[in-house]
Amino acid sequence: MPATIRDVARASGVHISTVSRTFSAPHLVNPDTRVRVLACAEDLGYRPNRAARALITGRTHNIGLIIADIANPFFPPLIKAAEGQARHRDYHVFVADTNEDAAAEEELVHALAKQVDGVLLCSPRMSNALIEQVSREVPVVVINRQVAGLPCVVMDVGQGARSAIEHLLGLGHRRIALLGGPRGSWTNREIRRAAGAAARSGGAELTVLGPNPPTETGGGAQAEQVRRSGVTAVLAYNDLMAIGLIEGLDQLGLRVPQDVSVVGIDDIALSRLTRPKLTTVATPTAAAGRTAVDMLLQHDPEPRPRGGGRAAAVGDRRTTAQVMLQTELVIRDSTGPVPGSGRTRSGGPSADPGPHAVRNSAARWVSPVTPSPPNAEE
Amino acid sequence: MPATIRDVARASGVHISTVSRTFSAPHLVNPDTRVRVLACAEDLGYRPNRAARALITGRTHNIGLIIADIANPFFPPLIKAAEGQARHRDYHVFVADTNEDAAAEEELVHALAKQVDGVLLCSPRMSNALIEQVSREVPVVVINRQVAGLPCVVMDVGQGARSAIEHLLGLGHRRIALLGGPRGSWTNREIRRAAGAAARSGGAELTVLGPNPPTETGGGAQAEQVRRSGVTAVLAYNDLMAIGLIEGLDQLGLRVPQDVSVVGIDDIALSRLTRPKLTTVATPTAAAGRTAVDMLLQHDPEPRPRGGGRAAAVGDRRTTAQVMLQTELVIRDSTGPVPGSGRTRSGGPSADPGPHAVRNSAARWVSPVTPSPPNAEE
DNA sequence: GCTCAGGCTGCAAAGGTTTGCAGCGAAGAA
DNA sequence: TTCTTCGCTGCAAACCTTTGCAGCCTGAGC
Repeated sequence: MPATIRDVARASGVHISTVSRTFSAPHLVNPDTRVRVLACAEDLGYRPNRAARALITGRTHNIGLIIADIANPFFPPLIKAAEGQARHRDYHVFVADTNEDAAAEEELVHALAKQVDGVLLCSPRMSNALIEQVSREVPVVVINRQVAGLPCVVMDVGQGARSAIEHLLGLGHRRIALLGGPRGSWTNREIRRAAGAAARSGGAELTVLGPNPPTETGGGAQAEQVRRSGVTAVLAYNDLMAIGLIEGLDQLGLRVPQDVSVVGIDDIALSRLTRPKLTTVATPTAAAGRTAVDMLLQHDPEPRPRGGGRAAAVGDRRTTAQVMLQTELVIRDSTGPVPGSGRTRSGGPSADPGPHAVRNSAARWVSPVTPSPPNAEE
Repeated sequence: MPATIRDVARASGVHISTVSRTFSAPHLVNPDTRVRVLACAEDLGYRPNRAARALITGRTHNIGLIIADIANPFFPPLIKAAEGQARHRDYHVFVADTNEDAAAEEELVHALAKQVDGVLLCSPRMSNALIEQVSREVPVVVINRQVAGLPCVVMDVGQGARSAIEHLLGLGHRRIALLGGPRGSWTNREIRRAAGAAARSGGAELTVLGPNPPTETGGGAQAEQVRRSGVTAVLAYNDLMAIGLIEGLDQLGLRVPQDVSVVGIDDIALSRLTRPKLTTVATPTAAAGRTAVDMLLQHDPEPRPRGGGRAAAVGDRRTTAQVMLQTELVIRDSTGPVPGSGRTRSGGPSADPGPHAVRNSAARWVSPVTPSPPNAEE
């Protein structure tokens, strides 16, 4: 039995519009009236109905965040960062998980559409065409995928993969496998392209294994294949797969990094806790979350025009910037010299940062980003 | 510029009420009209505005799920299960993370209140009084805490802790530490009480270390304390802390389980991936998520009465059942015989399931639950 | 004494939908 | 033929809030 604005008006003997103003434009109401109204509101436990307010203002002060798999530890830091940034701008974030299901994704966008001012689409599984379509229903910022004409924030996994391969080349590896991610992933394609090029130019052979589900299980399932292929090093689509692979190799009696070197991508918290600690490409997930929120709210205080003409919704601008964030190789204990080379690590695990292990705390903005094949699907 | 019901009505030459019925009560409209309206709607890309609908029906078909820390791997399975169950009942779940902050929690409940039909409060940090207060604003089901008068679902961590201690006693340990969780946690109190009782009745000494933040870092930070205390076994508040502790002990040169045995609680996915694999108390998180949704939606199709009297909202019933779900000890490799006892494990790691490692796939419902100190805060 | 300005408040429309009620026409029953 | 019945559709109120506009009153200036 929540109190409405009418109840407060009745209780304090003023018109509902005065009550409304007491909350949304306090300077317009007489101080005496104001305190009286406030007291009554407090008394009745009145809270403005955000849905009703949204109906007329056209602004909900909510952001939707649609995630492929909330159980993947890659996402929480991104979610937290987005929430923090949103809170800072007086917005709330509603997270929804799609279970890697494109249909669920579309469904959720529609469910959220009228209850949020914009949606962050994170590693979407939908087709680009569909993304473009839903983006006409509600402002969208895409994360981890480039879609022509839409604001996007992606990580420079290409550079990351290149660094990883060069690191392996430097350790003497010449037969390397790439443990592929899910089919149709934009990130996956970027990694593949960059790793292939780097391997080629280093005179190495790159075997692609996949596509695979981006999980521990998906990685572990390829252990046998890795052994059979005779490679001495593996670059995995993400840390989860790398960890699963290490586990699987262990069960086959192969030691990491003595027999096989393994590199992951993402640098999830877990990668520091496994034995051996994982060499990986750190992606700035938190920065991505913050950036995406900023892009969505770019033109924030943009009150809806009354009367003729529709609302100019959040994100409804023509500057569809695309942002690429830098990645960085983090060398830990899962990579070592190629077996039989007689080399040893210089100075023990984690001592050699390598030429590409540069730490860049500041995100680099590139806008517009050089679009790799336009509309490449993730 | 999303199409409204009015646009569709105009396009198809009928009244808006007919359009409305086409979607919400198709059997009431002439098939011919129906297809025409549907065609126009499809054409214009019309989607009913859920906010506006909610305004009048009083039902949003959304559920809010408020989580203390989305980065804690304990929660994702719960979230997924809740989402699955909700989807099954034609509801959507909006997840919100509070960063373990009670104020953020309250804020979020209010933000969600009018946009959802009910809220799942998961491991809340608010005071019980506050929970009771917000529960007057929106139907609430509490998870991982017992609050008198409110529907709750909790795990039987007491039984779990007892099993864990008895397992350690059986291995000969007599000096055991309890690595406490966050201050004011209901779960923490239950564990402490049960572990204390079990240790006492087994003639063992239980040292309580804490409270601590429920993270790897929180666990690792107590490694030195554990060593100094001279205990031979540790029961941790959760797996994350157990894993952090093992890491910390390792850095101090103490081996698990040779020098110290460690038991966690939760059985997160990660506990199977660490070396050594973690002995832990499995909690039925997925079942908890499902159950909580079911409790919230218990009286689901409960249309709002028009005219006099307010809506009888979801969950607005007097049967505030409280549910307790069984836990189960899972013995892996982080526990072993007390050092110097000369005993060895019977049959190697993980071979002895122990008397309490019973697998119970079906959740046991206890209702009402025997209330431990009424209103004990989590 | 009159005008004017300005501060505060009330009025009413609007936003998109649902739904009880009434009305209409056609088919069936008497 | 007349009266019901029934299927379908339209009307208008209601949900809760915001906001442009107009009106009231007080006080100041002339």
